Amino acid sequence: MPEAPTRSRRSERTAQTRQALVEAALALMSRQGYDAISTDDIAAAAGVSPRTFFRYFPTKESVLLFGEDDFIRSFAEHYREQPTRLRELDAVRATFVALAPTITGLHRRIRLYNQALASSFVLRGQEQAHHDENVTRVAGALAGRRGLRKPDDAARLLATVVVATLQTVVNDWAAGPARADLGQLIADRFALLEAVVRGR
Amino acid sequence: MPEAPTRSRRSERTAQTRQALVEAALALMSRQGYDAISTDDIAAAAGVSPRTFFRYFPTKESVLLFGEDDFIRSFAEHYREQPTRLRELDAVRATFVALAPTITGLHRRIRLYNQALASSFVLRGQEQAHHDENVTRVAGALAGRRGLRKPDDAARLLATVVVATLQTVVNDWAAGPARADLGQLIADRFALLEAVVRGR
DNA sequence: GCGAAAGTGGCAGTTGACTGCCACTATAGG
DNA sequence: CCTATAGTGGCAGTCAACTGCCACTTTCGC
Repeated sequence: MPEAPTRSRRSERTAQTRQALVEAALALMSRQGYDAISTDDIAAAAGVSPRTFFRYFPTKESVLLFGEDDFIRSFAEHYREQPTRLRELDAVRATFVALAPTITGLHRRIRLYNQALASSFVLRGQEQAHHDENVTRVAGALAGRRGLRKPDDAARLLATVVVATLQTVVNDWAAGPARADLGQLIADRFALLEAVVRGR
Repeated sequence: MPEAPTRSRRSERTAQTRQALVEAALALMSRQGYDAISTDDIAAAAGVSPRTFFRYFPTKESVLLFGEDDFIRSFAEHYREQPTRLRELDAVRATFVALAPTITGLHRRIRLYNQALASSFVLRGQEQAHHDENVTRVAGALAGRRGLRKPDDAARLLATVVVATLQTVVNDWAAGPARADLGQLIADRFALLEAVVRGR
């Protein structure tokens, strides 16, 4: 496993333990639901003491958030590079498609996470907060490209719409086979978005 | 107050108590946040014993959900009545505008609720679940009008987009002055939606 | 090697949501 | 009036997230 070469035997072990906790949580919760699994259960499944769980994660939720992909975090920089001749929507689509490869490896993880998600309001809430953050980030990037300091209504609305659209694609993709081409799916769905808003 | 004429002195009192609990919860939580307020606090503020709280509401969250508007619940029937010559998006917009008056009276409540919402993942999650439900309902109605049994990708996507758009309007409206014309705001934002997706 | 520090287990304790139970009061309805 | 019952307070108790503390073991740097 050519992972990040954590030198010392110590930090290697802690990384292992952390990973074990994450995996255990994901496995248990995706099957039985977030609320049905206690932190003690997770610790037991990972082979550590209950107390140790909280040495790695400050809260129960945080174990599922560990290593969260930041697909959107790098949106702004990629978006800026899009040729100015493109319409906003096309530039966004191109950016999303370009970013797609960064999460194709997370198929299993996203799938399990989504399964766990269905079972708990806490998780859904956490996810929703994340979603909001993404909308804000995208809105900022959109505004920037148009030379605005702060996003206006148009930027915020478009951001809301494209992030929601992206979300539908990623969810569908995660629910389906891992080999599906996420970039293509995104492109298709954005075409559908235009068609459906245009109507007729 | 020409409210529902609860006859007996008993049920009148229970209704009062329930209302007091809801109001207390809303007031306290919108200021200090959901997590900072315990059910005991709410009970105290409402002038009842802690035990009594759970006689009215099964969980802490449920006190904020009481009397949830079902703006969207009646979407399907109103949507069906829209003339078939309208494009889907126009029909949806018209339906939303027609439904707007049903929530104009809830301005204060929605505002407080939204304030409380920001403070808690549980609440956000609850809200997100509600949102999902709305999307599903709208998607079903959209599909129905096109003669489909089950919503297809197009119906689901449009539903996602219009509900998200509606959400932005309602939130902006709730954050602003109560006298603003919600119907007009909805119509405007849907126009903006088209413009922003069309681009250029 | 050896002492400092990291990582761990275990345990007792806090907090807040939520429940069961019982006794008390007030109203409903004959 | 008078009794069945709805609504209430209070109390004890469960459950799970989360914390502080201390003792123990392992690794790291020298």
